Amino acid sequence: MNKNNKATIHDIARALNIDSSTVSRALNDSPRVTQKTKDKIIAKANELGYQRNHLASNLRKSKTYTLGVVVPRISRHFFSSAIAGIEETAYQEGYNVVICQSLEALEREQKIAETLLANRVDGVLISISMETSSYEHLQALRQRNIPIVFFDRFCDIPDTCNVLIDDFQAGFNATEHLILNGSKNIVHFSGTQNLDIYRNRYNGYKVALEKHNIPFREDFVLSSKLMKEDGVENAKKILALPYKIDGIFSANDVAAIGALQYLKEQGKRIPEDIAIVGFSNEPISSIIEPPLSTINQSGFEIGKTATSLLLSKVNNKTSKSISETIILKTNLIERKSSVR
Amino acid sequence: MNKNNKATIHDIARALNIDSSTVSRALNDSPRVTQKTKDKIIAKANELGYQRNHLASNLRKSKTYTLGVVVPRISRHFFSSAIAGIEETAYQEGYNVVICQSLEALEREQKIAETLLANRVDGVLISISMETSSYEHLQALRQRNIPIVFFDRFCDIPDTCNVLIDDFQAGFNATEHLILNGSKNIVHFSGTQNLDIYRNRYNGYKVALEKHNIPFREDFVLSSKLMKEDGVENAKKILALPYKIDGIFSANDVAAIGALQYLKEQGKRIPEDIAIVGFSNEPISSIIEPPLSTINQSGFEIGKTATSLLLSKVNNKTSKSISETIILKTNLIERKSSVR
DNA sequence: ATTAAAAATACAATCGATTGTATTTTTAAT
DNA sequence: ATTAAAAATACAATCGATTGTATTTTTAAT
Repeated sequence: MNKNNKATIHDIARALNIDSSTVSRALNDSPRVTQKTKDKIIAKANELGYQRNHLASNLRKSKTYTLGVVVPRISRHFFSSAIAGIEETAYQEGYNVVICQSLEALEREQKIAETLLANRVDGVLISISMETSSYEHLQALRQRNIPIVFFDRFCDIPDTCNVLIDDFQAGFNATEHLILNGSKNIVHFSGTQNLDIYRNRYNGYKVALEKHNIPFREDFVLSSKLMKEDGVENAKKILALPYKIDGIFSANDVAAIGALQYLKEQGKRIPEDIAIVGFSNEPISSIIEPPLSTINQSGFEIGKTATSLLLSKVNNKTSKSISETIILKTNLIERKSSVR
Repeated sequence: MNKNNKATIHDIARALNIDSSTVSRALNDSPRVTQKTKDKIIAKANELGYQRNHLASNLRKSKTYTLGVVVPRISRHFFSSAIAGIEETAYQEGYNVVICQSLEALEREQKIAETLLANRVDGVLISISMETSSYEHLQALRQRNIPIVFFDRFCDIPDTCNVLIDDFQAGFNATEHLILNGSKNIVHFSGTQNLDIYRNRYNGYKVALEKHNIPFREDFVLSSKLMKEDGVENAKKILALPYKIDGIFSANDVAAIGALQYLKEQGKRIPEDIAIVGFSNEPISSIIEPPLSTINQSGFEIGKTATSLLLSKVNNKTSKSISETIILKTNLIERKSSVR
């Protein structure tokens, strides 16, 4: 045994008067070692409390068995759920996960990409920041042949994969739901327009209006970073509009809740005067009063799916360069904020 | 260069007709290499895009530069904030972090401990599960000389550290606040009694009553797992009590909110009829109506403090065996749910 | 200019596991 | 019993960096 009291394959080999290469093969269940010898080796390994040294093994195989995960903010419920899904899938396959948060800042995201490169991760799962409009840092990863899977937020880089939800359909469903519940003047809270998710939700909104012959109005779309304060600001703008707004489709729950609370303070009844639908099914959405209708997107599922896809790329060098996009279904959760 | 197109110290050595040991020393800024040579080597390293292979380096140094983090549930806001603090501090010192969730189950926690052992983490940060009442799996880590820092949830194992908040004081403050706002019949929602945090909050509650000459009643303490449904159940029990309850101190926000919503449904006015104080300052607590008074505990700060402490143990083999407990301050956030 | 001391650099082993090739042992056919 | 083929095991190099020791070069003192 070495100084750290940890057994190595050489300790096992010595104890059995056998070569360490045979021990290695036995422990990896190679067909080149007879069962009798394997049994002997495994017994001795257990006796000595042997545990494979992954550093040595990975060095030899020049794999780190580590995946990099980049999210805008770990404390956002959707992302922590996604991380839970990512970890579960990764651990099952013997991979570790390094988690980083960009805090929605491009500069931080670029630094993180460098760090992941230096750490030689075997693959990267990323939900790009709202600021991300240049892609060199991501292309640098691809140049080193590190597979990338984008999740939730679409990114169009050659030879990478995307795992998304059907934002267009979700936006359509949310808006149509408002229409079917009697709303006519429906505003839309949108996010920063360089993210596809927001453009798609926006388009869903537009098409739902069209389908029901409701004229689309540019000034009914309010873009912001969708923070709570943005929701309050948007609500103020709504009340100042020369139309009687009776419905809101917000591209996230946080802004929807900001608006909901402000409108209640101003004496508006929800949903009677104004019906509201959010997006994401954050935990708060079920607790707010009235409970907020919203689009449910399972972060856990998205995380699991994205990780499976990434691991298939990591393990299959052949298909590494094939782009793929998986679109997961969402469902509308109807709560009191929109049902009349 | 090797097949992966990644430069090694040997590539640099060859290019400069110099020994790789000198290259290694230069890149580690050893005083044994002259500045002139260092400059040359660093220039060539940049030219070749050299990045140290941590696997090789760590193998040689027999350190993994990885910390294990175990939390009950990653999606709980307090824990995801703590993780953010842990990661920030760890990354600054060049450590990676492996995150695991016990889901409040002892069995899962035991498996995780094994995995961390197999991964040879350099240290462990853990907030034990509610079920954790046996400690062999944690002692096994100590036997391998892996330092452990417990955070948030106290655990009494020799040669380990704790980073906690002053739950007793917080419980005292919350209760006294209710008393000062006119509550006389105050119930306490407590958690599972094998966790010190809940015992301490309970004791703070008791002592605050004593100080203000309010008799303590055993049947005013309701223990549960503090889920939302537990809060609802507790609220039902309160209404069935032969006393007019006018205050609730809940050991967490989730149960407090369950009760708050149920009591409102039953026509109780908050805070006029019943004042409520929660614990943890979860994001929902400020959004619920009325906003919930609560004890603010910064997960981010706790995570940072715990990690600094752990890294000092990891780097100082000498003091590794000294126990230490750091207690962080909390503050009461007074919101509408309790202020009359 | 010579020489001892100090500084800089090279040599070689090592961390622990893996893997292609060589050698030994076993099996099976005559 | 001999021998060729097949199976099992041993040998030796390797992944890339680190580090104690040996050697060479430089510096400074006479």
